[in-house]
Amino acid sequence: MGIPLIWVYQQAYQAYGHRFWWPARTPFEVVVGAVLTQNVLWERVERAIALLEDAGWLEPGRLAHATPDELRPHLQPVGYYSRKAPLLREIARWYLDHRHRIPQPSWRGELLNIHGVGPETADSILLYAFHLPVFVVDAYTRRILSRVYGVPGPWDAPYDRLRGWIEQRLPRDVALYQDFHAQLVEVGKRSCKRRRPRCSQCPLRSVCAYALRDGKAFAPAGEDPPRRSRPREGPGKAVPRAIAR
DNA sequence: GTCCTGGTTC
DNA sequence: GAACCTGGAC
Repeated sequence: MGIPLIWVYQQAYQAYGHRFWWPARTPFEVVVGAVLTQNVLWERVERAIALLEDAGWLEPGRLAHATPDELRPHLQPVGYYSRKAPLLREIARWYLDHRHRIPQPSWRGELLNIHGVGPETADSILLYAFHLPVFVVDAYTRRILSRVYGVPGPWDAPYDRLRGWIEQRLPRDVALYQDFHAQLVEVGKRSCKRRRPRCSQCPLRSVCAYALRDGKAFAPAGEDPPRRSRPREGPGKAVPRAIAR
């Protein structure tokens, strides 16, 4: 069903080149960034990381003993202070316990047991800090794949089901997983926006059901697919029209 | 000004 | 389905 997933990657790769993600200098910075970026755009994460670094909190040994009040001012750019401050301290402790060990798939369960770490955060850490082969699924992934492949698919399915769908269709390759996720982020930020996607400039336009719908090769520049109030997650999503007024 | 965004928990 | 938060888009 649909085009091979690897083609989607190749289309983006041809446009953007290798992304060399995750944007962090150390594995611990990956861990911190994975927490900070929960529900937050990366630009704000960068500001918070800079604040944390200037104050010396990017040392896992120090962060492991930070109090929420000490972290609060540095977390201002990313918000969610009440959740992320205690979480940073706890995940720093977990990192101290693991940083010199050989990464194990069982670490996923350990991370998920930390309050405030969900599947995306756990997988980001495993893939980018520890180079374990888990595909990171985020909002960009769901949105882009739902548009590229059209209606039927696990796009709204629970996290692990979509992750499995993706991993089944790709060679089990850490570098590919890393760069593919990075490409999806790039496509999501530049073109496949939630509102008003810019299909005419999207590297996936030639393989995307959403950009290709209505039989057009793709909309000419400046004429992206028409939409009503907001684009659904795919062309023909059978939403129960129910008591539409 | 108000709306909208994005992971996780309850 | 709402709460947690911010700052950019409208």
